[in-house]
Amino acid sequence: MVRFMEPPILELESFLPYRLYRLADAVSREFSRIYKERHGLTRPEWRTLSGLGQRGTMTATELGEQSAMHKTKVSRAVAELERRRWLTRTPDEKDRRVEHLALTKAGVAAYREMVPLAKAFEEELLARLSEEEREAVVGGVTALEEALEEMS
Amino acid sequence: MVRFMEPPILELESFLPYRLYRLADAVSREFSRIYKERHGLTRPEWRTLSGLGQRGTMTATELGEQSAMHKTKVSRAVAELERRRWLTRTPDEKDRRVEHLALTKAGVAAYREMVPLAKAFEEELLARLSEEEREAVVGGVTALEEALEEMS
DNA sequence: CCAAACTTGTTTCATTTGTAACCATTGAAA
DNA sequence: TTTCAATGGTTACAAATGAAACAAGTTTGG
Repeated sequence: MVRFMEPPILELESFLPYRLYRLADAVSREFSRIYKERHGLTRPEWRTLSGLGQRGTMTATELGEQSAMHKTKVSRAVAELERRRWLTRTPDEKDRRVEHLALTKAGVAAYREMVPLAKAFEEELLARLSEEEREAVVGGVTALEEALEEMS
Repeated sequence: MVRFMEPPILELESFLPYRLYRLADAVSREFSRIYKERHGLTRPEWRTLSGLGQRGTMTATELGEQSAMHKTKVSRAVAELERRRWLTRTPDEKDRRVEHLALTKAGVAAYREMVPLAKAFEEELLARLSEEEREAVVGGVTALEEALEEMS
């Protein structure tokens, strides 16, 4: 059977890692305007606020796991939110390396203010898609997450 | 009709901007190991190599447009590839602000070496998906790209 | 023709990031 | 116990990034 060599060309515009990164970067950049303009938050700070608002109390390690952040990012984001008095640390009774983090009233207030904005952003984006497209997005992302999980 | 308030909670793990970013970051990080380990390239340098390998000759501005990079990233990536003697600059005859960039033999060789690795990576990832899932991925990404375009 | 506005690409500076080293504490093994 | 590895979290340093200022060249409109 005769087979042809693939041309040694990669089309960057349709290369999945590139497309994904570009898309995520654009979406994230657009969304970040909301928490940046509103409160001058960085992305790690936003994720920290969001994680604690959702779960109530977490340790730094748990925060990192939930929001896929390196521990130095968590550390710095927590320090900044603490400086703003948006969160407090409570030492663990049994393990003195651990601190339990929780939002203060001011932190909760900021979180409550952000949630509808975040949801509105997501809805605005998804509203421009058909029902099938929305399903494709969610299904595709989920499938890729799993595939990547397997790979490494 | 009675309606309930939505709970003021955002589930980060299913929030689309977060999921997308996380996925793209993981994919990109995994893929970057290839060009990082192989040649010590950064992402902007890889994209520059890839763009020039694909198109042959481009200006810095065109490179930035094709690969969605800020012009300072392009500038620095080009400088580095030039330092490695992987590309050369040719001044434009008519507009002396412009330089036409092209890969040298060594640059082309590196590109040719990278292309199969990049394709293999993409295939390995997609091979873990069903045909429907692959269609969902491509369709979903395309739809989101368009939706985002509309939004801004 | 000339000044003002704009474009291409580089550089400077401040901020963000990741890696590695680090400190303090805990757990496990000898 | 004492020691040694592992863990939670911070810090120091170097590299990557983005914004803004910049130089050099080009275009436009009087």
